[in-house]
Amino acid sequence: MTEIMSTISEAEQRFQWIYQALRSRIVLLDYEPGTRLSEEQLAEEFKVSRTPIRRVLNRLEVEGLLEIRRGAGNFVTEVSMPELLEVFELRMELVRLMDVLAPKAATQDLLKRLQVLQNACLEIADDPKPKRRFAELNVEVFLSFMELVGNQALREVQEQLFYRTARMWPYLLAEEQVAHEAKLLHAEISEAVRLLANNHYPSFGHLYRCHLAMASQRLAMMQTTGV
Amino acid sequence: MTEIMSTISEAEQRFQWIYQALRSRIVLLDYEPGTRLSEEQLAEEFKVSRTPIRRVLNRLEVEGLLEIRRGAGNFVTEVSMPELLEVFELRMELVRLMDVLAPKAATQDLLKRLQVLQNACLEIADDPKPKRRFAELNVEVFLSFMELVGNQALREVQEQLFYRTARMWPYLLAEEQVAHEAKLLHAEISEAVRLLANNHYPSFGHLYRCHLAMASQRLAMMQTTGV
DNA sequence: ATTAATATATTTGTATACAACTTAAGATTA
DNA sequence: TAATCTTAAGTTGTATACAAATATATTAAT
Repeated sequence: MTEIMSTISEAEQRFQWIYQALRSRIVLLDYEPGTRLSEEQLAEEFKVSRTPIRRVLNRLEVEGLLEIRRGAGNFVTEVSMPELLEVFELRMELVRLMDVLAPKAATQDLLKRLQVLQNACLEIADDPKPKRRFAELNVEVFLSFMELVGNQALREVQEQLFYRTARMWPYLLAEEQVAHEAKLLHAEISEAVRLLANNHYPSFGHLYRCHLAMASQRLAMMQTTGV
Repeated sequence: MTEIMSTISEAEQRFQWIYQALRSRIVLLDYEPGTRLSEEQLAEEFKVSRTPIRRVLNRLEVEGLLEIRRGAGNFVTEVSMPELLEVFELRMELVRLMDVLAPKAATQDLLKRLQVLQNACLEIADDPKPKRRFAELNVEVFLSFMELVGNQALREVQEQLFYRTARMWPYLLAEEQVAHEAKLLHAEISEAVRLLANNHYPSFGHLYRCHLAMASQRLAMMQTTGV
């Protein structure tokens, strides 16, 4: 018995693997809204039967990323602007709580990883798919920031809401805007790292809140201009 | 085709039926923490196969009410005091947002139903299981108040967190305290109805926040006194 | 040609047999 | 007696055949 006793069962690992793969594809718009996900095809791709696939699809439905229609198919949900704004509003308020509820200090490791992400922002333009790459980095930056949330419940809620709005970037962003957004993200990470290194937590919360607020404004603008 | 075209499929209805039944049993402590839920037994009780049962159990696991251990069984989770306090802290902050994010005015129908619940508080003592009855009313009161939340995302989050803490009442409350708690709940509903009837929303949010704060304090006390 | 009805094909939901894993009791050995 | 290994029973996870619902293509009637 020289094996390492993994606390996570093989079945759970397989679930997480498929789940995160599909969620990522939806969030990064590899599957565009309206796309039909065939259980049989997915089962073939992941070399499993329909049963574990269906478990994943059900979870994605609960999280609002998928609509399961019996006899018809499993469809990636559309990006609804009113819903997006609503969730954004809530997320902005929740960020405030990061300062209040059990904030954690940033580890050296986290700061390092943020700097890696920061540098990656400068290379977005060189990527074959800049928009997708930007969205990908946006996810990683978010998840890094979430490590600072000590209240586990708040963390789970924020993550769930994040994935519900994460599609807006690749969905609404025009290719020519990506470079500009990349610069903004770079600047934000830079500022965040500076504040976190000095344990200036309240300011960090404020910073992230501004980030969301600006995004929300742009969302609203795009709505009125009818994008 | 005289049938009413139901927007909810039969399968979805069956799911909701089983899901709500099991959740209720866990939350009202009909299933005490640690209880093993046999898929086969449940399948027999609800006259379905294991497949739809397993879908429900998976959902309950995501919501933190069930722990699924392969080869061993599905166990109702223990009530963890640190987790309870953490979730409570978050709920207290979220209540604040009710005033901010799209509050809805109370309908006459809602006020009537609250008054019915209010009166029901006076008859808790006559119930064969007062503690269980109190917990049941507590759920209904909460769900009524949630109708005032216009932001759908906030509502979903609050409901999910509520069910994660709802067990504390039947779990921690001693039988002799039920009468006292019933009185408090009665008074709170009374006050809430008064405020809502006058469209005094901010005060209502404050009221509910006090309710949670007191509950949280009592939780902390029970912890220190080692109940 | 258009429309409605019908039949066929496709897809998700359910039931069920079997595989993989866990637990606990019993046998075995020191 | 105590500890350890083995075995068997019981449970959840997976694969698969079939049922139910939906969408599509075909056909017939107007």
